[in-house]
Amino acid sequence: MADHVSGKRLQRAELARRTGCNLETIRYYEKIGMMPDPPRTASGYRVYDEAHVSRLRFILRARELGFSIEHIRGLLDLVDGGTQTCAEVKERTERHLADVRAKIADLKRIEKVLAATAAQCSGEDVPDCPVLEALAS
Amino acid sequence: MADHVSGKRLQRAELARRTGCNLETIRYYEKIGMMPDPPRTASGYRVYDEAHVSRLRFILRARELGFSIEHIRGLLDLVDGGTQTCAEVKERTERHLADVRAKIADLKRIEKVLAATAAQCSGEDVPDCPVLEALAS
DNA sequence: CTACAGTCTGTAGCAACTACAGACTCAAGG
DNA sequence: CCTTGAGTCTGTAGTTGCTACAGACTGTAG
Repeated sequence: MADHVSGKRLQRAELARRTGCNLETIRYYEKIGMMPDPPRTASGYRVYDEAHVSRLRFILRARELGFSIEHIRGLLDLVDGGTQTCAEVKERTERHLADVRAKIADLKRIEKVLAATAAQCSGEDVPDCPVLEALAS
Repeated sequence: MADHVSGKRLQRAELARRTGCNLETIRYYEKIGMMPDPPRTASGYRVYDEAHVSRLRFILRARELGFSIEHIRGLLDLVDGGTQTCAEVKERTERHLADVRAKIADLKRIEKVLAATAAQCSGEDVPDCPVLEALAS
């Protein structure tokens, strides 16, 4: 019972496996200050615990939802400072949601043009092509 | 009538202005071989003509439609080689269209989660927030 | 005692630009 | 003729978010 305070100690590969995060990405998040510098063994190996697992999962989920590193840093700062309010978080989320919707709109516009142009193609073995004409016009 | 063959000679800034392309991007496209190395004046200034305008417009339109540089390079190779067929171009366009649709689907999934989560927020001045809970869960 | 797997560091690469710094050139005005 | 200002030249560094080495070290099992 040497570890009477907290649970399992994890190595980097184990943290990666448990979160699905790439091994090197963990070190990257540490370097840019998203993950705290973990304690080290005498020989310099990083030692993680459940708190690191949680924090990394938070980051990864936020990334999955398309939040930028800077936005996530902002959220983490709020949480770390204990100064977050639901109102503040909601506002940031809605701002991000607006960005996502704008990107969707952009892509839909692109989709429309691509679909319409490709639909005009004969699909035959001829050099003339409506797609190329649209690009060259 | 020194220029008996082709039309106006343009400097880089003029090419940028006529295409809406960033000045430095032109040099970048040249460096990566998307734009041909233009002739130079005795003092080394690049000299462009209408063919360059057309090619740059082609690249920019394709970029607007979300084609990657590599895909555009492929299209340009087809055109430059005179080996393009409508069938081939159509196929590439449809592959790209599928990518675009996949990205839209991704973003819509994200949008859904964000909207649903934000909708649960009280928006009040309290520290508990459904968004943070969703990220930490 | 020797493999072999895991870890450490720093650094370079990816896409697709964008933005300098510092030197040069060119045309117009005085 | 000289200066001034705008335009151009080059190479290089920064951006975002990772990912992938190389080369050295450590830890463990047989």
